[in-house]
Amino acid sequence: MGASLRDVALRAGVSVKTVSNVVNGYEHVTPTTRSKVEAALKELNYRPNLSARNLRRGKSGIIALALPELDSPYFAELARSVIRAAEERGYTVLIDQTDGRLERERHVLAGIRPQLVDGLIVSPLSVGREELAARTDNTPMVLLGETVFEGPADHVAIDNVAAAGIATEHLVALGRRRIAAIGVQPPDGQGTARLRLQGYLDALSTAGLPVDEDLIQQGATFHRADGIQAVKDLLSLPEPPDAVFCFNDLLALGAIRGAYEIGARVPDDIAIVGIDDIEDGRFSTPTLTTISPDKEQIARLSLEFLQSRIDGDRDAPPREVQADFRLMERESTGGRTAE
Amino acid sequence: MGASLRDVALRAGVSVKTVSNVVNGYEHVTPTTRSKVEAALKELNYRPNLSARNLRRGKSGIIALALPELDSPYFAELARSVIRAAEERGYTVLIDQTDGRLERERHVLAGIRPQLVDGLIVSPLSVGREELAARTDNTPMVLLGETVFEGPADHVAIDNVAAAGIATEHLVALGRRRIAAIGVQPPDGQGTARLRLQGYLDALSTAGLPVDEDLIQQGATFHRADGIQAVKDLLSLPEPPDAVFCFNDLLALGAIRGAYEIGARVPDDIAIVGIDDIEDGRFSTPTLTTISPDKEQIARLSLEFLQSRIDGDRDAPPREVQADFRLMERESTGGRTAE
DNA sequence: CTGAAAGCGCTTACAG
DNA sequence: CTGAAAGCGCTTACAG
Repeated sequence: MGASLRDVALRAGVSVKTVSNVVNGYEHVTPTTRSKVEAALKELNYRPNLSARNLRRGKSGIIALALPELDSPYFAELARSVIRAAEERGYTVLIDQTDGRLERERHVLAGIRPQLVDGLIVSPLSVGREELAARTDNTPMVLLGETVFEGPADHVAIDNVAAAGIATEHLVALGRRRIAAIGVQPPDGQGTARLRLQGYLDALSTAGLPVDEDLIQQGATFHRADGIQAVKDLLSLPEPPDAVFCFNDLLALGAIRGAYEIGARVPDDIAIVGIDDIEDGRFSTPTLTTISPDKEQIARLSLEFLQSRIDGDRDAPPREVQADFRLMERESTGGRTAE
Repeated sequence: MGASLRDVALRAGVSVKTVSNVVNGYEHVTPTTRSKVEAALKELNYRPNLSARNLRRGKSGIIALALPELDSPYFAELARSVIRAAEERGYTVLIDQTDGRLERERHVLAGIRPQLVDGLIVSPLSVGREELAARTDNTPMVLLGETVFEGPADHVAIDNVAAAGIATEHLVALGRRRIAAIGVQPPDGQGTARLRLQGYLDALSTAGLPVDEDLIQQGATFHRADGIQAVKDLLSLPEPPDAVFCFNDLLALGAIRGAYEIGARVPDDIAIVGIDDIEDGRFSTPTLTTISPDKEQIARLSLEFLQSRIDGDRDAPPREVQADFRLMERESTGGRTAE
């Protein structure tokens, strides 16, 4: 076992309180005492016991980040930013991978590790508004993503309807007229898909383009393989699309691959745009036009909100904030090669 | 504040010990007592205080995973596996991103969060063998990667010399004769790069091929942008290579992109192989031939080792284990399209 | 089967 | 400036 404050105190011939003062950088300690203590600290290789400190202080300096999967590039990049932002405030981050599964998300909300984490950042996929509101654990929480709005907690997300609208408008502006959507889900599916579909439909309507049901068939997930399949289906239609708006970058990268496999040229035969701005899309062939959400801002705001709740502001009404995003024009819609 | 065991005991009219027994699923509690306690637990919405429990038990159920960066696909995929493997054993995982920077790695080794984590899995890049050996914190640790061998701790990695050899041999077997390497670093650089270079040189030697210094110029990092630049430099040589072994998949994906940008065909003009088997390479155009390390096995072994140390086996000599890997033939060396 | 009590290692009023 | 002591919430021998 390691040495405790008490061991150090005994060794240095002072009280535990004095050692604690030195360890915690308390100002008013005489140089003599301080150096005695420091010597003892070093000799015994003292390490504070954080569980004891946390118990006493009533907080841990740990926050949990619950997201569907760490190996999906968008979430990996977001996690990076969250961890960095947390670090700047002295927090460390525990990761929970939910796979977007209801039971796992419930588990997170029910409070795994009660009183061990000071706060929780959750990106839910399956769990609904009601359940979120009914949660009994009262660890401060920030919600990410599009499942729940005006919810029972602070919420940070981009305006997905607007983002999808801008992506679609970009295709319209290029002169494309048969614009498909990949990533549509059943009406009871993910909120993200619903909002992005909305933005797509709005943009078509604004442009005076008809909605062709053949061009908005439903898909299963947001992964590459589905993008491949979907684009192949679309391109084998009697009247194939000349552009496709993919609800995320993985689908779009799959679509690029699918088009290649059946010999369609991107963007000549079909222009492709995604959402997320994951790194892969900056190096794919062709490079991917996409909507880039400001992930660092999302991370920063999440931590700011969490911190304010942790610091006591628990009863303020939930905040609803939209993060910035912008269109990145690249080769998949005719933009030029990255420099 | 939440209710404590004491509050619950008072409410249920029993002792703290009895409540603790119920909470911890202790067998021998009379049904009457149990239900009284359970009612009180529910009424007060009791949550155990994990800091207190950890303090008392002397362990936390938390392990830390320290790696260079979470948004590099290989590490993201590895992190996913580690988190899953940890979960199966009841551990949760804290992430430290070191960026491969010496000071950050030192900080990790010095024991951030002493006695809060039961164990540490570290993938070092900068820190050397001596420092690792001289560490004073005695939290059980497992080393990943190629920086340190026969080290002061259990170590899990693939046989990089062999892996690089097989990748290179594959190119030789295709009939390529001018095989370049991308990812080479200065002699004092990363261990990974050194070992992969070794495997490459061994394979050339076995095949009776000469080593051409022009084909093994040094690069800076293991990221896509460097792959682009390197392949362009190589292809503008008076005698360009007909194949290139990249020390990781990001470099290889960059190389694919770079070849495309200057109009070289892959694999016709230049065959490309990487190491890591990140998901992008299964969907890139062309898809990427690579060496696939068994990440789940690496994660599983890491946890197994860590667990045995945590469980008390601290003085056993450090274990050195090699994880499996295999060659995945894909389009970038002429393999067929993914089904 | 259940209770009273000690103690994990720390921080923090309270004295002096 | 420093000490003695209480207490954070839990688990665990020790009794009975």
